[in-house]
Amino acid sequence: MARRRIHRPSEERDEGREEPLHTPLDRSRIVNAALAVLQAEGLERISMRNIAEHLGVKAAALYYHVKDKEQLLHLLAEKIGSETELPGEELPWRERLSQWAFGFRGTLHRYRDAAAIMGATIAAGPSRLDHIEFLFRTLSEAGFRDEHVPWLAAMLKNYVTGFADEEARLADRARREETNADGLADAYAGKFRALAPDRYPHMIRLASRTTAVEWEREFRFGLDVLLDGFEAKRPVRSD
Amino acid sequence: MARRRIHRPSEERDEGREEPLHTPLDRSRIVNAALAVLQAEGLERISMRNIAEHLGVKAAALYYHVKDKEQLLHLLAEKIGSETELPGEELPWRERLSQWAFGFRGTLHRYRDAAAIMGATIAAGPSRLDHIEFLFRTLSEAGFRDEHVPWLAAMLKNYVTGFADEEARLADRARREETNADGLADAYAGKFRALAPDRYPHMIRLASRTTAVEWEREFRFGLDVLLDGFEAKRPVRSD
DNA sequence: AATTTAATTTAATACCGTTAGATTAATCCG
DNA sequence: CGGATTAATCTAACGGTATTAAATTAAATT
Repeated sequence: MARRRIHRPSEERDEGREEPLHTPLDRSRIVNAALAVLQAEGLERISMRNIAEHLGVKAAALYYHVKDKEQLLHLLAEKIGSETELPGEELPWRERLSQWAFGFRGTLHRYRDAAAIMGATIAAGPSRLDHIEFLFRTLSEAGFRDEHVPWLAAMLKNYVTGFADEEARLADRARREETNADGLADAYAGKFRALAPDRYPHMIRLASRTTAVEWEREFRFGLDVLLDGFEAKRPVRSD
Repeated sequence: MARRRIHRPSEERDEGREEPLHTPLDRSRIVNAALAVLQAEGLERISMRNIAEHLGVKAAALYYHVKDKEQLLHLLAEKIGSETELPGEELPWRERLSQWAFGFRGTLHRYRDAAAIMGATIAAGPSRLDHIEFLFRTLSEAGFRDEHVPWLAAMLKNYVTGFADEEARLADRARREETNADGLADAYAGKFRALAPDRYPHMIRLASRTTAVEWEREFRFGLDVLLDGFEAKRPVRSD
């Protein structure tokens, strides 16, 4: 039996070896390569050509295993989404949502431009649907009215992705400034440097606050605000 | 002193006319053309070539007036952002934020893919900075702690853009299905059609709810949730 | 009228996603 | 073993993108 259908460029035809130096392509290898490109070079560097090159193959070869780039991005989003595990059922609703939010944010934080990818694709794969189902179930069991549940779920999801997006933005900017010579300590302050003081007094006063951000703390704060708002809409009180 | 520097392709040289059929390019004309393309064809059709064509000019001509596409998008975002007028100072904070949110959402709703454009550009122009300053001022005067103000403002802005983005998504899908033959009444339900009932019971049960959405009402609801959450963090109580 | 300056074009570079058709290699069948 | 079939990849191309340098045209200035 052994391996089948190993296509190798003729120049590097082996001399009786057995090791699959060029294992044939398949979806998971392609998605993994895409993920590697994402981590190393960022979303804008994800191209069929670039991914193929990382696999030692020409771009057209990818189309045998994948419909098009959009599908590949969906597979990528699905893979990333699958890395957040859902909290257990035993906790109170607020704790469950909070844990989910932290978990999801952690996942988005772990992968470069993950928030942008999630935003660019709709949830269709099983793992992302599992997340939605989890949110719906948790909110329903917490006593929220059916008509409110989808919107509350969307708000929570949007909060997390919005937050992660801002984190990613700052990380990107930091990367760019690190590359571009001068080691400007914080990237945020630059925005406010040349601001008309009479027109933007509050921005200038508060700008210093956004220096050296403790993201973890700020994320918890915003999450708290949001869940406080949820609580105010919960009809039944028992728990 | 009449018009100056009107460059016209030699073929259509006029015979003594005075009307500036081909007024020379400038930034505002380019931005207007970009806005027109956006409205008629959507964000993905915004390209230097396409915009230039709408102006009866070749793509390279744009670079005389605009640094690159990114700057053009920023100008576009700035122009769109300038169409939301800020609420008056006399109202209570919650009403002010609410009015701002409705106004901003209205603007994003008026222009195709506006939320995506706002998301793809950072706020640097005066009108968008005015918005931030407004939010900061309103929250500060409402008594929120300085360290919380920027995050609350970001949450509110993210809520509005996130909501508008979902609206745009649905509008896009509707446009696509309208084009693609069958008049499937709602676009949302299709997602849930072939869903495993034992794995996604809540999604299926709640899916019917997201049919025929009354966006205005849902927007108000979510805004209410959010502002309730804000209120819970407000230290001083004295309106 | 000659020169300078402004505005645009042409032409090229270097990418991108995608497809059709040729090609290579492995398997299957007799 | 040999021929046919099938799987997997490649070559080459098409049409699209942003961007730049150099040539060109037309207007303004001297």
